[in-house]
Amino acid sequence: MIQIPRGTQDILPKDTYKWQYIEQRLHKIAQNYNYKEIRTPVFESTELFVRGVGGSTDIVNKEMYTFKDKGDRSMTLKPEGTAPVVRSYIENKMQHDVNQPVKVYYQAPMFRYERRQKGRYRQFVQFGIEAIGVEDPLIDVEVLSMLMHIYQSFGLKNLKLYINSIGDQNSRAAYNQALVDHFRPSIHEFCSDCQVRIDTNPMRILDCKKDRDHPLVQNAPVIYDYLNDESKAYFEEVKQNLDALGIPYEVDYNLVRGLDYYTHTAFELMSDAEGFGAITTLCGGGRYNGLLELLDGPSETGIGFALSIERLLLALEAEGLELPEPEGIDLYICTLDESASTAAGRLVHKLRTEGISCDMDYKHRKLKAQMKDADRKGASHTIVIGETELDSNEAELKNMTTGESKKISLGDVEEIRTIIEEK
RNA sequence: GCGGUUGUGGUGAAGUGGUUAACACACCGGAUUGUGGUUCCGGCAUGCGUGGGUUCGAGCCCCAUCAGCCGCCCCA
Repeated sequence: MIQIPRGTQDILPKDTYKWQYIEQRLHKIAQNYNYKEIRTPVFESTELFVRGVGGSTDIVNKEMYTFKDKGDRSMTLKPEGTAPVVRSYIENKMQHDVNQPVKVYYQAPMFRYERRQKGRYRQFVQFGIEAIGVEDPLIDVEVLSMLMHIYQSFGLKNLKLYINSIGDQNSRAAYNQALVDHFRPSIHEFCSDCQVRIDTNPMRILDCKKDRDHPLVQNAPVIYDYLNDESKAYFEEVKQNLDALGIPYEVDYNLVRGLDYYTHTAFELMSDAEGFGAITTLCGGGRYNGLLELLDGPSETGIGFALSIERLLLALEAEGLELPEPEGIDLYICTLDESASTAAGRLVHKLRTEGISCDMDYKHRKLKAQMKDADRKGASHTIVIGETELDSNEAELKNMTTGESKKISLGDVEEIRTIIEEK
């Protein structure tokens, strides 16, 4: 038997309503904030991610699905959504669009070759937004408020928003150097992971679970002190505006993002809820001021976030929240013999084209089994057709909730519609 | 990529070398002939992730492989 590839999943018919519900909600909220959908290809030139995401990141180093196409071009299934959107912005010269800033959202599968765990997939669906063309604390706050709005609209409670400012490339470099200087002399006292981190990602030492009580961690330099005055002022203004909107957050000076392009405002939304295992991040994002130029674009800046629908569903499950199930069909037609089936087939076709959702039995089951089937399919009404009904062209239209029946004429679609719509 | 753990019908699960693989739910059929959600009765895995091996004999032992889960790493 051929199995589904590791880290991927089938979303089965019994569950798709959840996805459809979430997708609709997301489209609607995006519209509220006046973001328009953008659709970019599933794969892009590998170079886009190498340059855009950063050659030193895990994503680029070991997680990309990269392949050569038949023209010997290196292509990569997109591992994240921002670089493609920025590529499209640049290519389509959106800095000249009449609508500024350019506010877009996307929802698409992303691919990362990682070891699977709960909430971590090799193919997962990200919903994300990008606001490009404006650098103002207010747009940062708009992005954050939309993010919170989304999660709260589903009734989620155990949410924690962490924010930080990681400054520009210069202040980050200076800060990293300060950390290396701080830890290097005593690095042998730290765990083996941290001894590697000091060379790869010094900031990670700060939230190491093993060494969190080490005195050098406690009194380590704080990134805020390495920000220039403008960055500090920007960050303060973001915080003030979040306060004004009553959006709760926590400043986490150790918050870093795994992609090189982030600058200034960085944030992450975590879930407190039980049942997440090692996965706690629901959504991440931040400002990317150098990215457009890095990709040969105009000197515009942007900010955005991305969330995974899979993890949103996990969060809902962890908090015991359920999404509304779709309604069943309007009508199920039971048949008693061959000629009734033939007639039912024609009636069902006619009703469907008139906008009434209906179904019938195709397995020649007994009446009792058909009624059960109607029940399972959530039919609000049923009709039984047999010899009597075929002769008189009349039938009982039964309301499955009340159990009451009304006599109707089989050819009269409007009569049937009226009764069905009474509910 | 590393470490640990699990894998039995549609689902949850018993079963740790020896005849016909428990049980529950679901499903299908029946309980005097054309009406659902209750009850009762009956049926339902030649097969125990996959491929090898050990043995007179394996779901139970060994090896490999695939997949899930947990932890690390990292992230959405």
